[in-house]
Amino acid sequence: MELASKYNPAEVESKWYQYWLDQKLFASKPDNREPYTIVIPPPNVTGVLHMGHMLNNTIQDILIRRARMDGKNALWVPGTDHASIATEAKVVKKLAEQGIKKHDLTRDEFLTHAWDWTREHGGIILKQLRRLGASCDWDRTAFTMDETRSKSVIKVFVDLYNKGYIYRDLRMVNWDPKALTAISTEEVVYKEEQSHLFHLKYYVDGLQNLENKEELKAAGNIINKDEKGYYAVVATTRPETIMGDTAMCINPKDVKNQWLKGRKVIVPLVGRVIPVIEDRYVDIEFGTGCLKVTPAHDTNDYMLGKTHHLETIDIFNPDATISDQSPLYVGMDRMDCRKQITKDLQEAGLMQRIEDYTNKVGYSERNPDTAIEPRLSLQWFLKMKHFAEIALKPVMEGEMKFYPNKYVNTYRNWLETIQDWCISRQLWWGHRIPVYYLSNDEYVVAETPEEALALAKEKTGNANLTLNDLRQDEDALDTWFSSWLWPISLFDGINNPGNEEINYYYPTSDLVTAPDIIFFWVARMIMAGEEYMGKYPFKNVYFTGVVRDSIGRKMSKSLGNSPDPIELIDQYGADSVRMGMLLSAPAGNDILFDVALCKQGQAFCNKIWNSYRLVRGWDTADIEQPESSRIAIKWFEAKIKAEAEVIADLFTKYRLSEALMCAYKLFTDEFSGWYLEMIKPAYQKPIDQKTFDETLRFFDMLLRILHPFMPFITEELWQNIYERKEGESIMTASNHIDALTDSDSALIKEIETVKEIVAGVRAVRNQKNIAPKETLALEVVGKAAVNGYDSVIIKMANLTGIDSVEQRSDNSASFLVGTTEYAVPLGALIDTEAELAKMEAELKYLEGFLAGVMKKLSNEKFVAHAPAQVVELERKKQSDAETKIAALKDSIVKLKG
RNA sequence: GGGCGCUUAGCUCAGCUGGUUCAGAGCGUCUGCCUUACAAGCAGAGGGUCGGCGGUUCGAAUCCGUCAGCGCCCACCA
Repeated sequence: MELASKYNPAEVESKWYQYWLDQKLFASKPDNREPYTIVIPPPNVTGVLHMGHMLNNTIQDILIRRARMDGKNALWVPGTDHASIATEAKVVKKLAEQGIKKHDLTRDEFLTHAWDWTREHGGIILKQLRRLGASCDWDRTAFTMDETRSKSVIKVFVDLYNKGYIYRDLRMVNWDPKALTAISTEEVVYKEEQSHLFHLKYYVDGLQNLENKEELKAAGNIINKDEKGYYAVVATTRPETIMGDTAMCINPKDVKNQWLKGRKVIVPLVGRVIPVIEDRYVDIEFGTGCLKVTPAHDTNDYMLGKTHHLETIDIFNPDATISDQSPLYVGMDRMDCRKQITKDLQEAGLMQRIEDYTNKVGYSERNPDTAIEPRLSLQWFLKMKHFAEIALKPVMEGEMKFYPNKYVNTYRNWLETIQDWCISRQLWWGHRIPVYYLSNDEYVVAETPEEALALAKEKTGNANLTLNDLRQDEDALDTWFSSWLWPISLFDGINNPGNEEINYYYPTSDLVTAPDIIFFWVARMIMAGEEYMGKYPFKNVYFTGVVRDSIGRKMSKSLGNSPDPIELIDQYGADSVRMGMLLSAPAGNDILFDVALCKQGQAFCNKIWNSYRLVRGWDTADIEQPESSRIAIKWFEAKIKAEAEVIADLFTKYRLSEALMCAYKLFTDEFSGWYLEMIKPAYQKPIDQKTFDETLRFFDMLLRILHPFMPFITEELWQNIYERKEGESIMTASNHIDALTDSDSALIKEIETVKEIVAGVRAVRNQKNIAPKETLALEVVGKAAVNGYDSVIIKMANLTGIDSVEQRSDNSASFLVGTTEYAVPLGALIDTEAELAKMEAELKYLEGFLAGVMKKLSNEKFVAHAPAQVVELERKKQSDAETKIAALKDSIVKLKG
């Protein structure tokens, strides 16, 4: 193969991805090997790849490829989520553009549109993942609403109902007035807002003259009166809800409002007369201590309403326009109504004042522009107490590990304060709730209509019932009620418990996900896992950070700071983008993504490519192996073992970013910078066969280390190194590397000293402006810092030779390696002044250093308390420093002549 | 209001249960090189009183306290 002078990713990537698919290298079936399983966090079926997915899936692919090369039976299962509310919203929007309203359609008609939409837009994201190199077993691609998954969901619902964990209740829920559905507490996102606190006048009904007025005032009551009469002031952020007021509430211990006890007040504008009730819930310090109570539109007010048996007036329609229950503003949107009522109250003299106020308003997670409205409605709930208990244990006892560990706290905290899960949604796109009503209050729960009918007959004793007598619940289930089964349902473990696949692949190995779905998804999967498998669903959970731009802002469409991953791949190549993602991604921290890192990735690809071109360009000949090459090979073999161990260790800690950096340095610095230069034959000279073969072998090893991070370029070159058989791939090559031995470590250490000597000579060249091709001599004064590597030093530093001397030559530039002085004779080139200055600076530093060491050693407490080896070390520092100082002084004297 | 986390070089971060000349890495910066694999490169250099203060200790970037700044999560003060 002719190698181009630059790496061309586009061609290489499509070629090898197709090859991997053709050879079915991503496929996995249960066998005797140890399994390694990842289930993908299913992206929304109609979603498009963004940088968050990119990061997440890059990490998963690295882990899965690494495991595969470790000899495990690696399986990465892909799939998508039906994303009930999000997808339904998209379909509704699309229909609206065509002039079709959702509620003009039947449920079946709507679902036909939704399925069409899903087929048309669905799975784009999975295609995009292929560009990234994702090694998913695509034949297993699943969908949270496909047959197997749907059956699982329904089965679980029925089971949990029968176990008594699912119930139906009329409750205050979080209502999304745009999607027209209830959502769970977890789906509410609170945002701080600049708003107003409106102080409204509630006149006291029928009070003309207040008896004992002076007495009441003396007792601390704050009594408001104007020409229209006596009034109380209520502070509210939501004046538009006054039409729903059915009481005013004060704290019984509130001195300043005692005068209101037992009286009635008039709701401003509305004119309704409502009682003043007393409850300790009211905060005396807030506002005036008077709270308006609107049981239909506030969670706390609802509780007050229940306790005090208040009337509940629901003034909102489901879409948050004013309902005909309200005497005023019927049909108006709640936000418009707030503006209008503010104006009207002011004009009527019923607004005492308006204060600027910052409060938190809940928004729907899926419709971020829509403030949620507390709304009383009949919904299905899952009791969480039992699930919280079973899910806490495996995490707290460390059976499952979180990376980073800090999320354990977050997790525990949520479980300890958990509320029941509202699982019904007033949506059509989703799993329809398998509840069949005979009447409004009478129902049966079953997996199929036929079973429901049988149950109904049994329940009523009426054998003549038909399917027409049953009416299935209109609601669908929360999306997460299907995703929480994902690690089980993917292997059909709900419908078909104990099957071969579930037994083999469950529990899965690692879950890689963003921390924002720890409650929605991670915690609930653990609950389902414990409930249905008796075991947690994954051994480790790796939480990625949030992807931000290079100056720390969240990536968003409106800021336009979110690059399109596919465009990045087109521009830089998948391997480069993967590297760019990973270099910026230490586990758990937010990722400040910068395209500059993709450029670094690109440069690295080029480095690998050109290193290979260099080696491939050499001709071999039957010549003797140089001593320096023999040493280089021994050294690099040791080095690669050492770094492979470090990388393996980093993988076990999920420090992938550091593992990549380690591999990067191994290739760039050690292999390209040192090893290849050590063995490089002279220009247009051949290389000996043995060195050549070993070098190819090293290349093979390096590519295997790099492959999980950079799958494409490594496959391309790996295929080129040797003749490979059809079907062979670096993907399935073993990444085994022998363990490091003591003699390896010793050798590595010695070569580090060699490098120091070479660097010393290079520094002299730099200072004196001597070209690399000009040969120099080197003197070692006394005992050498390292023995046996002269051939390497001579080659790397381009020396004529190394002389052992008692005294260095006049006019030489010197440097220290350890305690040994090295000198480069320079003749006329020497600048005595500069040389002296350098040495004196060094001397000054050493003397300071020695003083510090001596101070320690003369401290009796240190010598008495510190461990022997620490003291010993200080003694060595002392003697080394003394040796160096003596040598330096000698040289200085000599130089001064 | 509670909880958690962070603060180390210009930027992004590593420094595990205190002790290897421990103050590091990558990128950026500066200097010199178009050296025949790669200028997307090579060689070299500079750069930080480890957020402030106090304590424990023979010894603190590391442990404790406190203050300041930043971030995240949870919580019904209208």
